[in-house]
Order: sequence, then C-alpha cells, then structure tokens
Amino acid sequence: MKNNESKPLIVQSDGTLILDTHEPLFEEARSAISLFADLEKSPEHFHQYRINDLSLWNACAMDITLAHIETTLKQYSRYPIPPSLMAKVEQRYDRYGHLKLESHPTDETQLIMKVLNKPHLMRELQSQPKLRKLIITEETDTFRLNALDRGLLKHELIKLGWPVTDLAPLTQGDPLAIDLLPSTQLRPYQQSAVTAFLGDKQLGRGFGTVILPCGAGKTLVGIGTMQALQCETLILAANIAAARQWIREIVTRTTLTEDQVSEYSGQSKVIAPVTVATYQILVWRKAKTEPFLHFNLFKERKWGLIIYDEAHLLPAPVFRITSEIQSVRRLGLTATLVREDNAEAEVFTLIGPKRFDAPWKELEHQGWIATAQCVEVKCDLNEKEHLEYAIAPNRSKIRIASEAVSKITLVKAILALHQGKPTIIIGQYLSQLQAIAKELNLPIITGKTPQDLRDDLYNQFRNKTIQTLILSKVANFSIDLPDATIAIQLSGSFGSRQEEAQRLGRILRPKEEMSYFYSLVSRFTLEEEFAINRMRFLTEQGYTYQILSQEDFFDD
DNA sequence: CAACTTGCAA
DNA sequence: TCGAGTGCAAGTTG
Repeated sequence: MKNNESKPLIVQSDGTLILDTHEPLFEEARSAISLFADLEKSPEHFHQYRINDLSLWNACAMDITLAHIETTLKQYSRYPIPPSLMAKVEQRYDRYGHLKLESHPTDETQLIMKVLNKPHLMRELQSQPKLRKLIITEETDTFRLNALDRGLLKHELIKLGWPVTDLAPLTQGDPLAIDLLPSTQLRPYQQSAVTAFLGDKQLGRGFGTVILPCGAGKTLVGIGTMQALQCETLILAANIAAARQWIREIVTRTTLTEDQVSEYSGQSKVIAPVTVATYQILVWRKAKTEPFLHFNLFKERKWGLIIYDEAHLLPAPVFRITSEIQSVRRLGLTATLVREDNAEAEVFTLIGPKRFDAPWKELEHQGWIATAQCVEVKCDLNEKEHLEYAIAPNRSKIRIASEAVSKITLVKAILALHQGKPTIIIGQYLSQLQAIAKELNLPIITGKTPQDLRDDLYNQFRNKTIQTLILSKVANFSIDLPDATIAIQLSGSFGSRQEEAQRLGRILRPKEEMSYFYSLVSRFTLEEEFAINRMRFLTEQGYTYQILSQEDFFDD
C-alpha cells in the first residue's frame, strides 16, 4: 500500500475531507475537491473541507456529476471511501432538480414553481406552514407565488432540503465601457476569483460570493468583475468610509471618470452609471411601519451587476430586497462568513454560493499579505481586583478582568520590546483606553474624536511622527487606518471571531518584517475562555498562537 | 445655507 | 443586557 500512502486526502463518513498539505498531489486535489466541498479550516499541516448539502447542490448547479465526485474522491483518497458517505451524497443529489422557478408569462409580479417527477413532493411542500404563507394558488404540479417572495422562498426551500432551480434569465443591464488603466494589474488570485465568479457564461452563472482576507484587495476583484461584464454597477458598502474608498479606487484604477462614479448616502444622493451606496441608507425609514424609501435605488437604473461589500454585514431587509432582484448578477465580497449567528446560509442562497476562497496562509506564503505571529499574554489580577471579581455577577466579571491594571505595565513592556515599530493599541472600554493614554501620554482616537483630528493623527502615524496610537472600536471599521506592525489588544468583545479577524487584518498589509498581534488576557477569569474561542478562528486559519505570561516580560 | 449638534434606530 | 460605534434626518447657528 505504499502507493496509497502518498495520497493527500482522507475521506470520513461524516463528510469531512482532510487534506495533507505536504503531499505532492495536494494542490491538484485541492482544486478538484473544492468544486463540491467547502473549506472549513486551513491550519498549516492539514486542511479541512466538508461535503454538505449546500456544497453538493452548488456542484449540481455546475453540472458536476455524481460519478465525477466519486472518481475524484477515489483518485486522491488514501483509504477506501466510506460507503455511507457516497449514499448520503447520492441522496442529496436526488433532491436536486425537482423544483423549477420561472417568471409568470404575463404577470411579472408573479412566479411559477413547477414540481417535476416527484409525486409526493407537492404534498410535502403544501404541508409546510412557512411555505403555505407564500403560496397564492396551486394546481396539480405548480404553485403560483409572489415575485417579491422569490428569495424568501428559495431560502425556505433550502432549509427544507429541496433546492429550487431558478430559471429566470439574468439580465445584462445597461452597458458601460470600463477598462483597467495600464498601471493596474490583477494579482493571480484576484484574477482566479473573477474567473470563478463569472464561470462559464453560457451556463448563466453570475452570482456568488468571494472570500478573501482583509488587505488582499477585494476591491480589485470587484473592479475586475466590472471590467469583464462591462455594465452599469451598483455597489453596496458597509459605511461611508468604505463607500468613498470604492469610488477612489475605481476612479484611479479604471478609465471611468469622476462623474461616472457616484456616492449614494445620507450626505449625497447622486446616481450615476456606477453608484456606491451604504447599507444604512437602504434600510432607512421614517418609522418602523413605513416602507423603505431608498429601495427604489435598485430600480433606478438597469444595473447589470450588484456588488455586496462585506457581505457578512448585510442587514436583514437588504436580504429581502436582494430576493426581489434575483435576475441581476450579484457578487458578494467578504473576509469571512463566520458570523456568530448563522446567516451564512442566507448569504449563500440570496447572493450566491461561494465561488472562491483562498487560505490566508497561502497568500502569506506568496507574499501578498504580511507574515504574522499571534501572541497571547496572560496577566494577573491584583488583590483588590481578585476580591471584586469573586463577588461580582457574571456580567461585571468580564469587565473587571478586561480592565486589570497589570495590563498597563504589560503594554509598557511590549512597547519597549518593539521600540521604534508602528504600534496600535486596541481595546473595548473607553475608560481603560483613556487611563492608558494618560499614563503613557499617548494620543487616542475614539468615536467622539472629530474626523479632522483623526485624519491628523493618522497622517502623523503614517509619516512616523508618532509611533503609537490608541484606538477604540473605531478601529474595527475605519478604512483609512494606517498600517501597523504591532497590535496590542487589551480586550475583545465576547469572543467574536469576526472582530478578531478584523483587527488582525489591520496589521496584515504586506511588509518585509514580521507583524505581531498581542492579546492580553487575565489569568483564571472568564476572559481566558473567551480568548480560546477567539483564538480558534485564527488557529484554524493557520496562524500559530504563542502563549506567554507576564513573567516572561519581566524576567530579564 | 453650510456646518455643527442632537436624537433615534438596529 | 451593555458598551461603543455608525449613519440618518431635523433642528440650530453664524
């Protein structure tokens, strides 16, 4: 069996695929299985993929046959394929293709859903209360539905395990000549992302989600797609800063001029061939009962492409409107779909399935993002804090642990260790940050800091006039934050992995030198447990986590 | 009327 | 539940 030893893949009956990154066939196997399995974790030695309902139906949609999946698994698997797994795959495949969704021939506010070759399916669907609510009329093998419920319907059907094929043709949108300027070139992985998104145009693919880490240039993937499609485009961004960033990038990197690219926000409501809007303005309304006034934006022009930046932040009502416009090409961009609620399925069904993701570690190897070392430093509570902690209700325990005064001394030690390196200090509680700012006499930026002062401090940080900057939660979203080599996290919120990833993203711009990400954690407290949770995401992404204690800093 | 501040929402 | 943040519109001011 020496021959099989060198095969990279281990297939388990629960659908987990483990891929050994050291085997020569690794790369080949990776691209083969990613057609029907999702990447779950990519630590350094073994990557983990999973075959699940969504990934299989996604494969169905790409016309990948059952036989192809079996052959691929056999080809790369070290051990025999568990028969129960193939049985499960077959079962899932069998559920695909029985439901077809079409537009009503005369009434465009309605949809027709046909049930094919499954006698009992009609009955099964009729008995579902959530579907009942959406059905207008029913005949022997068809349902009539409201066009507005299209996305909701697709989502409910996925949850019931009966995916529907949406046959509504994708509209082309109004044409727009757009070209990259010669000074700009897509990196290989950005190009792959664009290609993966577009797929084979004859199959009509043109919706989906691309996953890339912060700092890997998601904007260019968007711009590359616009160039390929040559059509008017609506871009949705999480906040105004991000929206303006898109506009800047588009104007400086493409042949489009300033008056062809506009901002649609609370401050400026201009609509142009390329319009960048915030999520906020879309979901704004006078009162809870009033309609969403700005949803018209979707129909204002014949958009050929809608780009959802930071797709994991999509507010619920935007999901709903997205379901109404399923005939327009949709590109979701995100650093991570890990959301503490489980909205990933919604992103996949309404915007589109995952088309591309690159393991962070790999981009790091190729030098596109910086090499980072994560260090967790344990520190101790003092006598008084210990006492307070012991008697405090759970709620305040976290805060006491987060605000341990020993963290201040540690910050000093770490700053001394990395003397001369651009450093940011991030934390959750203003009082603590302010105390450190005062103690160390360092500048601080919080939500209340006026924009011009922020810009001023950022600039000084960029041109190295100041070396250290203290930042509150504003750091999580601010786009124009300058690069740092060292980040010190004083406290994080409730173990949100997404937040951790965002913060790490701040120090991941490509640089020659190693970046360090320090997390300060109080020993023997709840904070330790949260830290484990937060740490998991990064470990799974392939980062090594080093654990030190405060003594390590004061010994020598 | 542009540039603030204030209050609300999710 | 809380703390900190954001964006929106309307009100206030020089």
